[in-house]
Amino acid sequence: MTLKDIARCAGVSRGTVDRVIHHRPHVSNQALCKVRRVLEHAEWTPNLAAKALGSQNVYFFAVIFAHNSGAFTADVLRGARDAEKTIKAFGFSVQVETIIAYTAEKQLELLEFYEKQGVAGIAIVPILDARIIAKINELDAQGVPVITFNSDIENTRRLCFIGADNYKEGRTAAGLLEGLVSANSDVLVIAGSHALYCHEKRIKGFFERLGESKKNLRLRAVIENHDSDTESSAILHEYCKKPGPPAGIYLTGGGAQGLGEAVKHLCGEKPHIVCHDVTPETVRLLCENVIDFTIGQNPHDQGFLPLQLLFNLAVKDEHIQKEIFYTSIDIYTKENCGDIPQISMPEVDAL
Amino acid sequence: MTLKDIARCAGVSRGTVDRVIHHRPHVSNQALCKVRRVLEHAEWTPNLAAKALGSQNVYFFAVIFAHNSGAFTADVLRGARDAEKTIKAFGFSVQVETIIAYTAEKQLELLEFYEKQGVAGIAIVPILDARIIAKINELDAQGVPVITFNSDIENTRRLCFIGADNYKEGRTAAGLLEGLVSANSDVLVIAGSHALYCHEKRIKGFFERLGESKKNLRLRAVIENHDSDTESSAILHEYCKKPGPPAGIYLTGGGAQGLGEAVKHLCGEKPHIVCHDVTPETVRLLCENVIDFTIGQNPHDQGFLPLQLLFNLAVKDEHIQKEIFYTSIDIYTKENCGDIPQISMPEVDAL
DNA sequence: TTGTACGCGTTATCAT
DNA sequence: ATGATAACGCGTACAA
Repeated sequence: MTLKDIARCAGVSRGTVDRVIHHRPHVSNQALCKVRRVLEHAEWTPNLAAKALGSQNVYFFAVIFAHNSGAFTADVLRGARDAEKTIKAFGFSVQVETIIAYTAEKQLELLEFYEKQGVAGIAIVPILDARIIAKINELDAQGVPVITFNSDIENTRRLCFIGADNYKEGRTAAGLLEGLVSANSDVLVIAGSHALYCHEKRIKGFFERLGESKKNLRLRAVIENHDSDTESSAILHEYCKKPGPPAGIYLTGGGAQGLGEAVKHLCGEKPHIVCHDVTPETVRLLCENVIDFTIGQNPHDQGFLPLQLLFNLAVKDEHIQKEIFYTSIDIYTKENCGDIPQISMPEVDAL
Repeated sequence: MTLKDIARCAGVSRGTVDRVIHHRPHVSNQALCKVRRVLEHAEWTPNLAAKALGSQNVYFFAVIFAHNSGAFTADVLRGARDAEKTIKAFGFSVQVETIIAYTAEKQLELLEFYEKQGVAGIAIVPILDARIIAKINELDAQGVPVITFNSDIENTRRLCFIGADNYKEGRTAAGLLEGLVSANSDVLVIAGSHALYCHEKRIKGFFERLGESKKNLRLRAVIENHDSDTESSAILHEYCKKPGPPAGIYLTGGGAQGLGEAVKHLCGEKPHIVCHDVTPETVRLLCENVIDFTIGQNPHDQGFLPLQLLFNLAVKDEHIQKEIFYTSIDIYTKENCGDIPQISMPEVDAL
């Protein structure tokens, strides 16, 4: 089924069919009806190869997120690059901007910059700020689709969110710790920041799953470490003094390095530790038997899927069905953590 | 950079450039040199959109593997379908053939059938049989690339293998069990079949990792259950009588269902269990707290990557760099196993 | 041996 | 408002 076929069936020219399909003006009601009638019966999908070849236009998507030195950034980047390879044959490129100083001002500036450049879509880890929210809504209104990933702002006109199910992550962490510690022992939660919604959800999931355990585990405390190494170290020392170290520790955010070093110098029974994300630090601590598990949130997909969805929307008018796409919850131990950088999808390169 | 540009630079016609690039005959040494000189400086990559559009040829890849009712087949299929979506814009389709009676004869028959049909490449879970080996080598010699997945035959001319690192899987299983059981306890291995190379490697990895443990764990026995539910049930009963049930059980193959049911009816302390693959049975047993972990081998990628590599080779002349691509080792618990079917890549659809 | 012309399905432009 | 037509880059068939 090609435009030509449809034109023939409808008794009009290719140009008219093109106008109807792309909702362009200058079509008489009569012609519009004729073409629509044919379109209903004949399932037409655009030939993307021809589309890419015919239109000399080039489009680009922007990916905006915070730059941190961890492997997270690298994996998101790989995901974005993988996506770019599958879409660049169709005239689409991807601009990735990782910001060191991740402030709302800087982010706003970038959004406005890309808007002026005529960006075809944006994937962003949004900062919770009124101006950002307003800008996202404005972009959507102007026809620039925005997808959030990793961190969401629900009350915006972003098309969808792609990232981890924090609640489930918390439950997963609790399940892992449950298996490691003995009955009637107590566990400690070191939270990155109570201010962060995602950490709160992790804690909620952790807590609720703990309550379901038959091992009668007690949550000794939930302490904020502000993702800091020194703070987590101090917290450990503090909480080991009183009745002895906890049997398990759940670290919801950063500071694994500091916690790990402190645990290393502990005498006697060492607590079991579950933390998040695959970073050089957490991988090293896994290998040193200091932490037991780390939970990944599939950063590759977080970089890949938003672009894929934006592309499908832009080029195939394929609207996004779900508002939230949860990425997989990946459990890593000393044994399987080495695999991560290994197979980053040998380049789709469909282009 | 287009063929036209290169032709202009080299002072020849597009046709000649085409002949040089595709290593076709009827080119004078002089013209060949001129074109090659230009090609060295100008980095040319084919415009796949134009290539797909210009050539009316249609190609197809074949995927051949055993049909089992588990989720494995479904995930491989999804992977293959995802791959097909990214390549069908370029005139490539994918024929998937899952065989119920997976015999060498049947497989050979299929290979010959597809060969006659003019298949552009084959992804296969090969049966270890002299005729299959010979056929794979013959296909390669005739210019039909073959990639093995899930199960490999090393001494063949298959381009590469994509699948799990069984040894590392075994190590992962041992690491998981180590965390669950107490020191000085003993574990039991129920092996699918000693005849299967992959199970042997899993056992080797499991055993070696167990030896590295500081918990002084003993391997009580390695028993074959031929992937059978009834046998695994019988084995459990047998091994629970003597000095009491083992603290941990590693099931390398099938029969989780039977093992799980037997464990459920056990009185007193129940053994911890680690098994393989994500099937309706293992997921249910996870949720019922009967087994602790199951280890997945990323069947989606096993269906996806072979086709991606075949495509890149066929259409971009991009040769495969590695002989072995290990898929990720995915650890699932009750908490994160539900995610699996959820996000099967919202359709690349780059086509 | 070499060059040229046509066609693929679409977009965009230009007459009508 | 509509239809014809060039162009996109490549493969191929055919002419020179």
